[in-house]
Amino acid sequence: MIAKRTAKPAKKKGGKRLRLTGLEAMGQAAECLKTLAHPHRLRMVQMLLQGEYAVGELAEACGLPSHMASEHLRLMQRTGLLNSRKEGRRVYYGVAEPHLANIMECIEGRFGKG
Amino acid sequence: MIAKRTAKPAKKKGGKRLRLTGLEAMGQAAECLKTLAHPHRLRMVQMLLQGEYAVGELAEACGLPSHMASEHLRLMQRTGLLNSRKEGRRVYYGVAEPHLANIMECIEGRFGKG
DNA sequence: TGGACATGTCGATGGATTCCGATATATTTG
DNA sequence: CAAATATATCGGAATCCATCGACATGTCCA
Repeated sequence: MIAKRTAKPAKKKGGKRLRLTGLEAMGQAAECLKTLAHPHRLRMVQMLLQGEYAVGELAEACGLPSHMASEHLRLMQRTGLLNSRKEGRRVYYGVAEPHLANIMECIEGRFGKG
Repeated sequence: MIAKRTAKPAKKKGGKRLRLTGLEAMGQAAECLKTLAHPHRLRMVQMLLQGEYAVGELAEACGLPSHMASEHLRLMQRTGLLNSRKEGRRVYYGVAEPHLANIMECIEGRFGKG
């Protein structure tokens, strides 16, 4: 039932050398993904890719108390994904990292949208 | 110094309706991203997108004891990202989720490769 | 000035993750 | 069979994260 040992896994061992991203850069990438890896934060990013929104609007769209939306947004701002602009007593958030659009496209391609 | 309140944030409020992925699907997407969001797991996936590898090979490329590589791989297999094939006393892992290629392209586009 | 509103911050809590040593299972080889 | 190799599993320690209530800050308006 077990395949013959001589059936080599595929290529390599004499094939082309691997092009690997350094572990340090992978660490940054992991940080970025970890920041995104939360249902409410994903929804906020999806909304913000279509325009600016205030904390309260994002909170309502996620079914969250606004002080928790504020924490998620602040986290994403600290890691450089978002930026913010104050206007009266409201704070409008927007997308600061252009690559978020690509990643969200991948996610929508796999998990569907609206 | 504060912008006038009447400067509306951009569009919406009468603009086109938002197309949002459901929170449930966002939960699945978040699970997937959380599984990826680790430097060693990212490197393993990057390697596996270029061919099959055994646990020990992946462990060495990450500078890990092989029993820890095994745990990372099993986690990714449980969430459907990878599959495995046993050959003698070795276990070769491979990519089960085709969309991983897209996501890794995004990551390489942002954080570089090789 | 005082009250309502929007956002941000703090501290505690419970639960999940990561890493590790020790050990277990399976397979090949002598 | 015994030893060596490759992988997997278990239990614990340390750390991190999400959530929450309570409160603080800043802004608008009557």
